[in-house]
Amino acid sequence: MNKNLKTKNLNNPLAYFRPSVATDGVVFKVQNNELYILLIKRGISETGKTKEFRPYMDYWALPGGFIRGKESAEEAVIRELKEETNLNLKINKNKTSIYQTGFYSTPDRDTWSFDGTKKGTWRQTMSIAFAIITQTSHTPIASTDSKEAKYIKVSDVLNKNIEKKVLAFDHNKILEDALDYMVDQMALRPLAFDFCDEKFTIGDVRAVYESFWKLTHNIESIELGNFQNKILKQVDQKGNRLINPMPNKPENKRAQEGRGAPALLYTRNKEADYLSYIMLPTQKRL
Amino acid sequence: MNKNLKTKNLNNPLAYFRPSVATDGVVFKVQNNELYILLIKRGISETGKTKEFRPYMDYWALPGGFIRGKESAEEAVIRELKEETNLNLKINKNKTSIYQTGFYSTPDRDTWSFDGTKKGTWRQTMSIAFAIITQTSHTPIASTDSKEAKYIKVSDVLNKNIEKKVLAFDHNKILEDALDYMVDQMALRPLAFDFCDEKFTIGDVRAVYESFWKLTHNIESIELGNFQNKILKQVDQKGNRLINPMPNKPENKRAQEGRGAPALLYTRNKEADYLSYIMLPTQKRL
DNA sequence: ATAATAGTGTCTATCAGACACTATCTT
DNA sequence: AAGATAGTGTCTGATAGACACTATTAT
Repeated sequence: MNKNLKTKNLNNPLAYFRPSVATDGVVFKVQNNELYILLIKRGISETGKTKEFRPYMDYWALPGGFIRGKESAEEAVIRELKEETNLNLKINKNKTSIYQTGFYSTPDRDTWSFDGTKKGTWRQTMSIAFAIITQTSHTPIASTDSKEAKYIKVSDVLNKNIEKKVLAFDHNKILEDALDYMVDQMALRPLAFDFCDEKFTIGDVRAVYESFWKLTHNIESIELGNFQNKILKQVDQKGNRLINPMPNKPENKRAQEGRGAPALLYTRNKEADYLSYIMLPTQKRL
Repeated sequence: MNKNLKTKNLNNPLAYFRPSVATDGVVFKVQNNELYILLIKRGISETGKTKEFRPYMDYWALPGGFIRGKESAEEAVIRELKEETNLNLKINKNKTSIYQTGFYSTPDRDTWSFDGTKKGTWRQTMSIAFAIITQTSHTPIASTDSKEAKYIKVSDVLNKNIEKKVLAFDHNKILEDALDYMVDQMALRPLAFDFCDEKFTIGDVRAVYESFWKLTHNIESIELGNFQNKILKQVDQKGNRLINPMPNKPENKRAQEGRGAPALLYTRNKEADYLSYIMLPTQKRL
């Protein structure tokens, strides 16, 4: 056993290796059939001293920050998202769609750990990443130490069609892992509905699946008829429908900004925690 | 932003909150159609001083330990498993089946954090849990600070049919989360084969699914014929079979310890990273 | 009317579950 | 021979994908 971990030393905080543990929020949103991610542009710190070492200046990065004492990782990332981007997430876990997607701890992942230009003690930063689903069209407000905060198309990030091409640190990898997690979970559980408002159309749900599958599989679009049939067939453990149509009245319909028939609004049966029919990208028939 | 996180303080390790970060290994093994988990019984520390505060004495616990400096969480858990239970896992990531299943960080989860009887500074311990699949029948050897290390039936753990009834700390929750993770992943990816040796029978694979589904769904057994048909149909991206039969010769068959016909051995196509046919528990027909 | 999307229904290939039947080996 | 498991095949109901067709609304 590690000599440094003897019980008698446990009260000496310097006798043990203690990393800095940060949270990273992969905040997703679907708008106009496109998947967006909330990013901040890294700028100078709040002190304004430009001589300070601050890696990845002007790079886009995932919002997040260090966990404080007597705080959980979930609480930390929610707090940081409020501070950095003005995103208000309910702390109530039942309402907030927040999922752990990866823990990153290789010693070389944080520039601070190995950058030779700075003086001082060596540091190792680990990160726990969360995928977070937002429904409301929240307008991000950048904090003092980030120049900008906004939703950017995930396709632009993956195609390196952003300033500096790549994200800061290992955030590209974190994003990819979060995407994989979401696609897996959306196949098995009613996660896609978390992207939608209280009242939603089947087209809203279809847009969610389509925006993910366009990125991770070679899907151009989902056939409307089959998708509707499948979603309407979904039931929960007790055999109750997963989504329920509102009364077929004009006020319960929503028109698209373009044209076409307005779609009927549905509400969700929130008791269901799995899908009775798996949702995977369409397999073309031979 | 948190005042304590000002850049100018970054070189002072005490100016920031730094938790202890531990790893927990949820090491699974399937034997005789039963799922087992590797546990250690908590005993006195290596110093032998019984007056030291050591919570959950005589409780069964997940093996694992603190991450050291310049070490990743994956490296740490593999090292600790070697130290605590004599389990040899290849560091080579491509060969070792190791999957992150949860990060646990609520401030009250570690008894050390709030136990009033001990003096000294307050501490917060976070844990990153890994599900680890073992194939070889390894004989655990307990280290000095654990009284015992052995594989225990998961069903016994879930049914509180173990000494002290529950596991130490929040390890019951960690086990449950790891089980859920495994069932999800085994539905979508060829994870079950990692439990098997290089050469295996279809019955071996069936035993893996059966041992999990018995615990998480109300499955008594999997119908043999349908399972074989489905596994044999599986193909990879290029259309190559997922498993390949060895030449039908007596030396390529393996008899069960009981009786019945010896089963043909198969080898696995290791290129496949997903299943062409989803593996979910059988739905009884109405 | 036209265009565009919503929504329903039908046809068919494929898949899943039930189960019969044969093969092979142990006792 | 009896018993047990391996392995294959067949039948049938359910599901998935292709697609036709109607409905509804904006322009």
